[in-house]
Amino acid sequence: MTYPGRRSYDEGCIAAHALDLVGDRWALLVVRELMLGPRRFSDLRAGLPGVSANVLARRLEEMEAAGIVIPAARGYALTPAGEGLWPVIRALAAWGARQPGHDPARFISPTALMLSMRVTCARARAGTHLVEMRAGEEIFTIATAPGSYGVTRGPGRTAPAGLVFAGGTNALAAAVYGAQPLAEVAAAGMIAFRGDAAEGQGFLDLFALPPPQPAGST
Amino acid sequence: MTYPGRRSYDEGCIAAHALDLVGDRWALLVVRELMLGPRRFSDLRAGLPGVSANVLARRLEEMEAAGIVIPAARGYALTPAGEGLWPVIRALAAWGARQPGHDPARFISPTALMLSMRVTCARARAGTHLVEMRAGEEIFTIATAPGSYGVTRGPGRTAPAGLVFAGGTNALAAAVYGAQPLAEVAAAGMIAFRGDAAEGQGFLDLFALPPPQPAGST
DNA sequence: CAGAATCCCCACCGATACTG
DNA sequence: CAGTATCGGTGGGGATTCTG
Repeated sequence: MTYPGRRSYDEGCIAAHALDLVGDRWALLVVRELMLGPRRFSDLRAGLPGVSANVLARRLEEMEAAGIVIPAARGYALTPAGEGLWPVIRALAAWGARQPGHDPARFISPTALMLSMRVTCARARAGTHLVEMRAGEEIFTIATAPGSYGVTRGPGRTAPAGLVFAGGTNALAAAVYGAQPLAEVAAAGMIAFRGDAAEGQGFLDLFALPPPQPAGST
Repeated sequence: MTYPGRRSYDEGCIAAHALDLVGDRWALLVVRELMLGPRRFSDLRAGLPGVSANVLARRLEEMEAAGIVIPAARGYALTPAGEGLWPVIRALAAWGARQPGHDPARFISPTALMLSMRVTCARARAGTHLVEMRAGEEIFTIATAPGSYGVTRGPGRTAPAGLVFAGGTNALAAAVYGAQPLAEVAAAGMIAFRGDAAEGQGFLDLFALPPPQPAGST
């Protein structure tokens, strides 16, 4: 019921305090899954195939106590504090992309792909696109413009998307980050594409996973 | 010796990959301690009083295998990949500072204080200061200018510092982040101060821990 | 079907003692 | 000082079951 002996770093350091709240196994990945909107318990399990039900339930309970997650009509949602973890996840993703050992053949959740694209998009070069991405059963809408990038769960509410990509999440990830041209990927049936071919290729060209190397300071 | 069964999230997600590398307990706090330069095993233990010797040894071994840490002449140092974790730690600290439950009376390592100041400094308002901070046995030099902030371990190499603060790390943290004026803090003997009083106060005024609340998007 | 509760097992964590 | 050895405790992973 309650977890009195919750393990703490017992430091005054604010980073250690953050890790006291979201440093447990799976915690930040649960936040990742909630980042684009509320999810049911079973949605979370689908997006995190490695987590067991009891651990997930406990994480949700703990994060609810910490004010990070809140029960919502359709499952669980992030509180503003939980949404504030986006810079943490973004920094982890940006760093993780540069570390060797990453294997894109392993399971990628639809939400994880959408967030990785939000991290890696070269916004400065972006044209204006309205894109629908169908990753398995899940639908997302991406809107780009020079310098800006937005993604929401669900089909676009205002206008029909000019570009539509559909397929398994890993196949979509390969199309987005791989070197193979869209025409070939679509022709091979790996993913389905609808829209202007040149615009579709231009959209995909915005995304790249950097190879190993540099860092940032300050 | 080796850890064949190392637990992995087994996902293609780049954030999950990052957590596979630095998600273990203590890992990011070890990186924190190394962030301002190499440290010996015993230095790390002093900065992380909660970690036991075997766990610390194992983390160092694992992080060395992951290319994050490297044995150095004087202990352990970060590789470029390890230094690249600064944005992660910065984001955690910025978020953690806004979460309730933070207790600045608990142990704060000298390195942790220096990094928290680097995170919370209002650079835009910064004047030009050269500051020596003596936190317990450890000495750091901070150089600020409008829009910029730098901290290095050790006494300044070029010019003598105009401001010198000395005391226990927690007392320094209280002086930096508390509301009490420098004159009172120094008069009460909580910390020692040398330099121009008004400039010293102006320097301390650059730092503040935000109360709970907002978030960031993108 | 959603999700909570319970079981067992094991890897990891944490503390102490020990060694070169 | 810089770790290693050992051992008990705990939290995570998996499966099963119960309830609404």
